[in-house]
Amino acid sequence: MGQMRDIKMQEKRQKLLECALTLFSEKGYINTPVREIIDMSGYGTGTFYKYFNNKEDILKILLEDLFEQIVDSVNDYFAHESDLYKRFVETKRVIIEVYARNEKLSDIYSRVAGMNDNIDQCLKDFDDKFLDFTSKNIEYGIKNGSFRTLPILPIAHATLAIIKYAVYKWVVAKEISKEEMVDLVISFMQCLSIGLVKKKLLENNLLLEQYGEAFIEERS
Amino acid sequence: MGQMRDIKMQEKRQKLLECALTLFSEKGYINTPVREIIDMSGYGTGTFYKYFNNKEDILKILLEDLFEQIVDSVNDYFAHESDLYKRFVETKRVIIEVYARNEKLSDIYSRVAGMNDNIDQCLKDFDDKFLDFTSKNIEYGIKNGSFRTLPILPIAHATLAIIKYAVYKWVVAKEISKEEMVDLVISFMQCLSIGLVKKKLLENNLLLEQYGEAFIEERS
DNA sequence: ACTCTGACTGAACATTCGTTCATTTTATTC
DNA sequence: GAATAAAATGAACGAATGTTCAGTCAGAGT
Repeated sequence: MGQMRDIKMQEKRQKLLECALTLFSEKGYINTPVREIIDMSGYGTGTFYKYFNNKEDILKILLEDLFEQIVDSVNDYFAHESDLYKRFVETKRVIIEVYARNEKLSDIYSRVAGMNDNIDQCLKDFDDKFLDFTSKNIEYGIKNGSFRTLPILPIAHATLAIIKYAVYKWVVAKEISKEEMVDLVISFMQCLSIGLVKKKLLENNLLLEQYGEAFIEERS
Repeated sequence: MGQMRDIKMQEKRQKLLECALTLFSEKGYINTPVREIIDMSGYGTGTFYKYFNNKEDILKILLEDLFEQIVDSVNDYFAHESDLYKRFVETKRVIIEVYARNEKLSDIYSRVAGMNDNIDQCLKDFDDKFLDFTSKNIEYGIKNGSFRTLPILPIAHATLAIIKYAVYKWVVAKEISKEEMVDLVISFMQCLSIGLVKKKLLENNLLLEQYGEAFIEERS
């Protein structure tokens, strides 16, 4: 039934994706000629255009792979953690760790914003998914009485902002290490939670561990 | 003494810069051929290369103009405001309003990250200036006893992150209006200040005005 | 009025790029 | 093992791009 053929075709598609991933992350999407992807793969020019409609297509597929990984990871995490405060902070750890595991994809992700309308739409769709998801969780926390009544959208936006920024500083600017990237996001979330989460729920805040009793005393 | 000539030359340089500004912001730097800038200006090809070394050169000059405006505005603001809390929040309003006044420049700024090493360095230099400046002010506030002892760098990074993000959402994604962009940054700074600024200094926090007494009661 | 510096011009250059398609090769089926 | 359908090939195409440079021209100095 042509199984062998199908497998080899999948392998070729995968190989092309990997070559594009490597080259895009090394030189940037715009500075990578399709020809180089093709040469690196070892296949012919036509083969590339058999598996992908055009250059932009392969970029989109790579980005969507990253987004899918993030969505899957978050869903996994939510399946076995229901504590609201932990979710508020740790969900972002889960997300940032997906970026950390995918250095090349993260590099591409950080460098394609504003490339063209098509790619921007792709990025925006994911942003919207993130904002919607984060907002709903904060809203639930407020209704639940765990969170203070603060403006939701700015917090959701700020969370997305710090994630994007941290990834950029890690993978493009190379100013911080992978661990510092995770720390930056987490410690920011903890800062945010000081204002958001009601005091009684803050006992297990790691910031309190770090900065000790003086902090609690000052607050009350 | 060739004054007339000098003036006309400056005018030509300026015209070319304006054309580049418009086209870069409309179609993106990478999608704007030098020829189009030249055609729009009405001058000859060689004239462009008389005033600018190459295409990247004109982009860099535009970016540096934006950065200079920001630095100048902040210096002006600092000259007549010495209150630490006000500075902490309002400095960012001053900055974001420079972006708001320069829509085209902001568009370019938001879309060139990761273009190439040269441009990245240019962006990084400004980031570093911002981080250094913001850190020093928080540090001063802590030493002064106005701010709590929180980790400085993550706060500085987060501030930069929200500014970049807000500009992007305004001018590239077009998800928020100019006013919403300013609000996003300011309300974020106020959220941050809840955790950072000691309570007695928080009386004039606008968030308190918005969310009223209940908020203060919950805190204490 | 004449000279001459240097600003200005734009056709031409030398690449480079994304994509196509006529042809060849390969795997599968009968 | 021949027929067939689909995959693979890569030379060639056409359009674009950043930049150059030999020649032109305007205006400042004398």
